[in-house]
Amino acid sequence: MTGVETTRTFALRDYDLEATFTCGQAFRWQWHDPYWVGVTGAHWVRVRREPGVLVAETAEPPADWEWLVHYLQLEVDLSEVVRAFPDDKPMRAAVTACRGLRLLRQDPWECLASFILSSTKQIVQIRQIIARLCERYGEPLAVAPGWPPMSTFPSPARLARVTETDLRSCRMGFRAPYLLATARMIASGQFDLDRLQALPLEAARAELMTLPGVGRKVADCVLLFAYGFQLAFPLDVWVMKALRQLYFPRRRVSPQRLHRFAATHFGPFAGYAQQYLFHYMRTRHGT
DNA sequence: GCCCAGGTGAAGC
DNA sequence: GCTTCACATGGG
Repeated sequence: MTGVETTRTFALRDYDLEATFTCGQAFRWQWHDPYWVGVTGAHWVRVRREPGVLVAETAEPPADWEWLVHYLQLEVDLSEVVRAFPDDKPMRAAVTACRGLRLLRQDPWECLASFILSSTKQIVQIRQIIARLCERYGEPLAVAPGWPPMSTFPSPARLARVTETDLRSCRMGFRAPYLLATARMIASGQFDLDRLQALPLEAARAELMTLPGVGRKVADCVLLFAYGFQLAFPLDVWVMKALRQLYFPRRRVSPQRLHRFAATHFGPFAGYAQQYLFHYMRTRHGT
């Protein structure tokens, strides 16, 4: 309540920070043992685990901590989510492999821009592109003494003022015109990201897909990771491989059919199930 | 060198 | 409608 402390402790269980920060939903968290260091909105923050709790530290005393509680989704009861998964062999394996994996609740613009940049890129490269973008066009942030400089994620207005050549110099290749055009549509007010939260899933998805560089998959990522639509089910190459391998072995199944299967099979937290399958496929060795 | 990476949009049947 | 292709860049 005071707004004078830079450190705050939160009770915590069923929360794997590493899995959550490295599973391909957010791209700016960095591991500096024993801390995870990141930026959410205008806050630089580092977090570390102690028995049963999470210790969070900022560079400047925040007025409150609600932004962090919301971003990390600390109030979500993960056991309720996992209990709602279908009780089948693939999901049991994924839950065992990814225990404590959470979905974050990110800023819509950062999430949208990040996934426009994600197409046919490996996660490590997406991180590099975004780091360059933030370094060049973000606002420098206050960080704790002795820590490397960090910046905000650049606003739509800021990116609307750069050139395609500027963006290409961040090594984002053919994604540059998409990001630029989308930033300009949002900065100009032609497209309102705030309006989507109140829409039904399908309508919000259709709106997002009118943006350049945003197809079904990117739209579903934004709906799930930023707006919290629990039924959004991003179907990328990894999840497609997971579904085909685990649920439709030795059969030819179209993406459309996989979408229909996903919509009926995984229950009210299908988006979480998708993230478990994605992380499970990407981290399991052999088999 | 080759193939692939959390795809999308446009052009071709 | 569905299929094919180009699009930058870098890692394995």
